[in-house]
Order: sequence, then structure tokens, then C-alpha cells
Amino acid sequence: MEQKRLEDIDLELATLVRRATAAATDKKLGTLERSAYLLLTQLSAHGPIGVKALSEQFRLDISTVSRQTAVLETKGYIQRLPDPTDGRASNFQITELGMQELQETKQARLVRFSKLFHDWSEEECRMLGQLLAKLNRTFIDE
Amino acid sequence: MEQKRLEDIDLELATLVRRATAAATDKKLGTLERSAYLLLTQLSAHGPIGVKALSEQFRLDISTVSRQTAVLETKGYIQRLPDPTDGRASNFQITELGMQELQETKQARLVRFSKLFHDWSEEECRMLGQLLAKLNRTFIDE
DNA sequence: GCATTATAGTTGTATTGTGCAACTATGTAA
DNA sequence: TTACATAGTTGCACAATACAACTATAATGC
Repeated sequence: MEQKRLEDIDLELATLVRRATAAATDKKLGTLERSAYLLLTQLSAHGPIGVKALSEQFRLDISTVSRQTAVLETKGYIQRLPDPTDGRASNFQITELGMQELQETKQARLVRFSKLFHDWSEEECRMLGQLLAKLNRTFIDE
Repeated sequence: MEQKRLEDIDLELATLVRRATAAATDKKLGTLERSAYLLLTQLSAHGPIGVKALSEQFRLDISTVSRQTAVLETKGYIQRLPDPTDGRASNFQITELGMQELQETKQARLVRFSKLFHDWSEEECRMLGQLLAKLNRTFIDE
């Protein structure tokens, strides 16, 4: 692989992350933070799951996920179900309120992205989505 | 533009940023932080420049850039040149030491990216670099 | 059955990266 | 020369993360 191409990708990615971090700090898109958005998205798609399993899926430290669930539980967006087979563990489930919140945030983000990508071609969007997905899979194996 | 595609991109991007944030927290690639890497890269490519102009180029708050330059100046990676025409302003220039540091970090990052992308095709890398660049330009106009 | 070890989760602490607001010092314009 | 504008710094707050120390429970070995 050519050095130039990889350096290119490196710099573009670093720039992208800087931009995204800055954006996350000031403007709240919808009301959910990025971390909460991703967590609720996961819970909306799959059954009840515990902190440990989540931390493995997300490849985050278990303490990080523990804090995230704590926040969402306090807000009433997720519900803690004690694990009947293990007294140490709990499983979390998204609530109706959490679903509403997720829907609103999703909608707000969609509006933003629609504006952002309005002059991108269908094909470019398809490619971008595909390559980002591959990139995320690539990071998993790291 | 189809809703599904945009939601896809949204989620993949959010996931990517989460991964990148996590990676930045523990593993230091080379010795420079991401923010310092980008700042030094800019200074290595262009002439002396002040905090205000940098903050506009990067679209970051001037206070954020001020802190970044302060750190790099302390480490001796950049040098402050008082602006002869404006007593309030300074311009920064990368030093030899800064150049060395940048080179090392660049090399370390290249090694990592070479491994990461070893099973990507040339064409995929080209497309990814191109689309990320376009994406970054897209965020500029936001 | 008890002692040891392993595991799920929480909490304290630290770090990176960011923005806003208040401030200082200097420059510019009325 | 007084008022306003601008470059930069610093105090504070916050999101997101990891690591280490801890608690409570489970599992294992004997």
C-alpha cells in the first residue's frame, strides 16, 4: 500500500474526529449525547443485556459503560432487570420514554445529515456508508 | 436521499468517533496527541501563523488553540515569534525538535495504518481517502 | 462445606479535548 | 482621548474515556 494514501487517510480521519469532538461539545443534536445515542440504539435493537456484554460489544471499558447505563437509568430511558441467575448482574432494557427520546434524536440527526449530504450523489453516500462500515470492522480486529 | 443510507452513515460515523476517542485515551501512537499532531502538521506545511488564524482554519475556539500552542511551546516543539506589527499577537513556527517529534509520530501512525489496511485494496483506500476528504469539506460548510 | 479464586459491577481519580465567559493588553476609530 | 474592537490567556464546566481499588456474588477445588 502506498505511503501517501495511508497518510492521507490518517490525516483525514484525525481531522474528522477533531471536528466531531468539537461538534459534540457544543451542539446537542436532539438531546442525547453520542454515547447515549449509540447505547440506546443497541438496546432498541436487541434484548436485555448487561454491562459486561455491552462493554465487550462496544470495546469500551466496563466502567465506562457502567457510567453510561447509570445516567440513562436515572433519566428513566432504560430499566434495570436483575439477572435471575446471577445476583451480581443486571440486564438493561430500553423504556417507552427511552424509545421516544431515541426517536427524537434520530430524527434530529437525520435532518442534519439530510442537509449535510444534500449535494452528495446517491452513489457517493452508498460508498461512504459501506467504507465506514468496513473501517469500523477493521478497527475491531486491531 | 434515502433515509436508510443517511442513518447508516450517521451510526457508522458515531461508532467510528467513539472508537477513535477510546483509542486516543489509552494508546499513544508515537508520542503526540491527536490535537498536537494536527497542529504540528499544519505548522510544518505553512509559514508562521497566530492563534486566531489557526482557530479559524481548524474551526475551534480560540481558547482551545491557545492551550494547544501553550503546551507545544513548553515542550519546545514550536517557537513563538512576536508579531512586529501587532503587540497583542504572536506567530508560531515549528522547531527542529518539533519536526523530529512530528516525523516520529507520523512514522508510528503509518506503521499502524499499514497493518490496519493491509487487506484493503488499493481502490478502496483511494475511495476512502477521497470520501473522507469530501466529508471534511462538507462539515466546513455546515 | 469451606476456602480460594474468578467475575459483574461501581466509584474515585486522571487525562484529552473542547467551549464559554471574564479578563488583560493592545490596537483602531470617532 | 475616549470608546470600541481584537488577540490572546485563564478559570470553569463538561463529555468521554481508562485504570485501579473496591464490593458483592458466583464458581471451583478439595
